[in-house]
Amino acid sequence: MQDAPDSRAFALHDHAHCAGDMMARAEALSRDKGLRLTPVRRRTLEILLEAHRALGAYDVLNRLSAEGYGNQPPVAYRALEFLVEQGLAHRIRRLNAFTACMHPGELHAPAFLICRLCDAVAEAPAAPVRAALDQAASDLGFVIERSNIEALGLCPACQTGAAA
Amino acid sequence: MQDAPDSRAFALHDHAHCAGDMMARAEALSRDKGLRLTPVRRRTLEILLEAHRALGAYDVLNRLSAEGYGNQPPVAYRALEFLVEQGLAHRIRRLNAFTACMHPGELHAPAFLICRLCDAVAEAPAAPVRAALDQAASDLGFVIERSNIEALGLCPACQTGAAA
DNA sequence: TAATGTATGTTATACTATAACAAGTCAAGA
DNA sequence: TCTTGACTTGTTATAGTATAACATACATTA
Repeated sequence: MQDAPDSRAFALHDHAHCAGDMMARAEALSRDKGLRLTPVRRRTLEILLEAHRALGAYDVLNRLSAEGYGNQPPVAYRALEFLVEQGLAHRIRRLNAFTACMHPGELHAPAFLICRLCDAVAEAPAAPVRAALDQAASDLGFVIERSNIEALGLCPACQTGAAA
Repeated sequence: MQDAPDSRAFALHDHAHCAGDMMARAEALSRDKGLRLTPVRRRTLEILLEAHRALGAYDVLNRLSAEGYGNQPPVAYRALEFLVEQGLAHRIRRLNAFTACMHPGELHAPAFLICRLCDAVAEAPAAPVRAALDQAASDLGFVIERSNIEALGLCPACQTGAAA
């Protein structure tokens, strides 16, 4: 994967700060829940935060192995799976990729907006979306446990002068 | 993939009838839009309708090749891609699978409810969900072109006596 | 320290998807 | 009718994504 513009909700921000903030929250959460935020897991989360965009499992693996961790797929997949289960990262199925969660701890009903031109991914507040989805499901007697809501389109920056 | 219970919205119905109905609609749509519903494409749609559940591309390929069509992946992927583009089928990313569309022609904002026990997939009416998603996106200046909304959980049948 | 559960690393393989090219089909215009 | 051009199918080959299974190491607590 090549580099792509930043996109926390498609807005510039103090990235180093937000990344540090997320790590702090991850540590707090691990302490509270008695989880083991081991070196590989911690580093994996850092990698996602540093990239600040969706990374494939093999992208993460390459970085991990370059730093002396294992170089086989399960190393990356297991760390990513852990992070996703703990709500510290998300899996973007449309991209076969993973991204750090920007709102850990908050009620988790993320919706992702993926720009088809610059590959930026934003995590949109999706409480109303999730509510509508729950309603549709309950009308059919279905109980939702997890959901993934992903939209493809154009981010603000790419709309101007974008070839349709 | 093994067999799984039926699930057009998790309710029993006259399957042969609904399948025939869908084929008729597909033919009408092809005529109207000047599309070529070729043998492979037609047969692929029939296979999805007959299975009446999500099928992987290779499941479809096996069936196609058993009937004398090509036996290489692109044969199935291309037919499926055509059907998805025309709104006659949907791709369920969570399952890496495809399913026939049960509401062709209608405004297309499908939400899928996937039972984690029996693998049944229902296409839920998602206009309100899509409306909420559009709102969330436009708040960020993002323009949605396509979306996939998928939920994992328990269908009515599997809720009774389901091991959590 | 021994026992137990968890995490990591490795090997091997399974599953999913697409690029690139060749050959056939079809329809419209010269 | 011929031919051109767009499209469809088929094939070879390969790229990309993901997990099973086992061995080793680490941590926690009895």
